[in-house]
Amino acid sequence: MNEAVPPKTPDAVEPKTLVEGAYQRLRRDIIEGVHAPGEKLRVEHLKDRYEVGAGTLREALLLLVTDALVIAQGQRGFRVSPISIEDFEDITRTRLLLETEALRQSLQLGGEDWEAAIVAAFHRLSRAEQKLGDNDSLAAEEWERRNRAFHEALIAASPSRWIRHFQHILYQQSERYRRLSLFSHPIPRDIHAEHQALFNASLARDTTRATSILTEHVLRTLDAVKLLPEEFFAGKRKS
Amino acid sequence: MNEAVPPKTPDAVEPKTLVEGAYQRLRRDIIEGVHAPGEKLRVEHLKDRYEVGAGTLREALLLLVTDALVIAQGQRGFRVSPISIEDFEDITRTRLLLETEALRQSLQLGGEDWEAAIVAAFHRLSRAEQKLGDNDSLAAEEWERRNRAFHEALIAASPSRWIRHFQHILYQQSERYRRLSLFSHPIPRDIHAEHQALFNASLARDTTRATSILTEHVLRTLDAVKLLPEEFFAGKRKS
DNA sequence: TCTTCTATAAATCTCGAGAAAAAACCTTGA
DNA sequence: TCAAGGTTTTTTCTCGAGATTTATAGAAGA
Repeated sequence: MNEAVPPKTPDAVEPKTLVEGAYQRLRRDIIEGVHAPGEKLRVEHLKDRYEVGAGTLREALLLLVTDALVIAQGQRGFRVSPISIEDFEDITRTRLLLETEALRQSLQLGGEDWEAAIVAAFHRLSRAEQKLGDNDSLAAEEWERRNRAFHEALIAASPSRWIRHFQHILYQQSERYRRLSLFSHPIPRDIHAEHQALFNASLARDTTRATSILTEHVLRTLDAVKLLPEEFFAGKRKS
Repeated sequence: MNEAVPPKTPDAVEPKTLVEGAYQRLRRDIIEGVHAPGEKLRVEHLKDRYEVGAGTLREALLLLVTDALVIAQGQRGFRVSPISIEDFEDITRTRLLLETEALRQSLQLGGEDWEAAIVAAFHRLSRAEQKLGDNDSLAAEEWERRNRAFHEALIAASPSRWIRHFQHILYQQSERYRRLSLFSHPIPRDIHAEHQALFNASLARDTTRATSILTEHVLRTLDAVKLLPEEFFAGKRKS
């Protein structure tokens, strides 16, 4: 009935083509830091690692430009987007600007299906949080996935495809930084309690409280990353 | 000093490569409606028109996915993004959310260079507005360029690269619709007066007034497009 | 020692052809 | 007339090799 203009960003979608497959694996590797921020991405090297032809890999890299995870410079190849504290601050504040607005709309417009969806997403997230803490990277990965699902479910009832599209990109960006913040836990947090409060306020349709909890929640991660030593952001230029 | 993470979107940049050249020409053709919304973009056809190889054209199309002017469906090729009134409403409101925030920041942080830049941009825009009206498509094109330059100059002092990046995408999207609104002039506007007021309020650092004028200004175009007959948005599915 | 120029090496960009998939077409049967 | 199945045509996807450009290393000169 209503065709989407913003391109949908496939997540756990089965890749229909070699380009998409390489794109998904490359994206995961960049977010997980296998390819460090600022690192040069040489097609001739990577085509072996991802087992595709040179042209195919170039197309996958071009797709990553859409997510702003890779930057392309004409005649000078591709690079992993660099990271910095300033950038994360920008990402966080822009994301809040969009996500709080989307949340407001969701709380106002969300119907029964939306409610059921966030109840389910919150439940799944809670379960993942219980299994966390044993330094289990597999559990952490599952938590990351469900955390994203929870946040996206909260704003799913917003009618703005564009806000959701940009929010998706920014959330993806912030994943790279969140991974860093796991290296040290300078700020003790009860993340489950934060999510619980956000969940309660949302179901109660308390817009003011929900948005302020969300803001606190997201800014807390920003603070944690700010405390990291600057060496984490020393983007390598070569190789 | 501060590496950018959001990819810069080249404008009148000299293309360093065949891909970039085809990308720029394709983008212009889509915005100008040479390729209609929803239209299928067949590589074999287009490679002749733009005088590049098939692989090269595919890469150019992939770059347009970043601008959300083209959507790619695995194993089913490329399409011009469809348009609709709902989409333009979404674009406009999301753009206002970002652009008013950026304007607030600019008015607070902009220095002498920023002031000089908007004075210059406003002057150039005013000149272009004088030459307008004779149904001169060349003058209209120049006006479009300077209008964009003026709006971007206003928010140039915002420190948020991400807001500016998203604003750039949304502005580009809205160009397709603004072109439609030229077909009929249902609402009489004194666009120069609107720009003049926006310019004055900005120089006076009157945040409240500037943002409200900007909002009115942008919404007025939305209203104009809303009055167009629905046939304009009948996105063709074939060819 | 440092700069500048040159030669070598490496990487990117570009193209066309073959393989795979999707769409269009036609035939057959009810 | 319509639907289903199968065949042909079209289009997309994929790859590797050649042409350009950039980066690197070495030599010459001050």
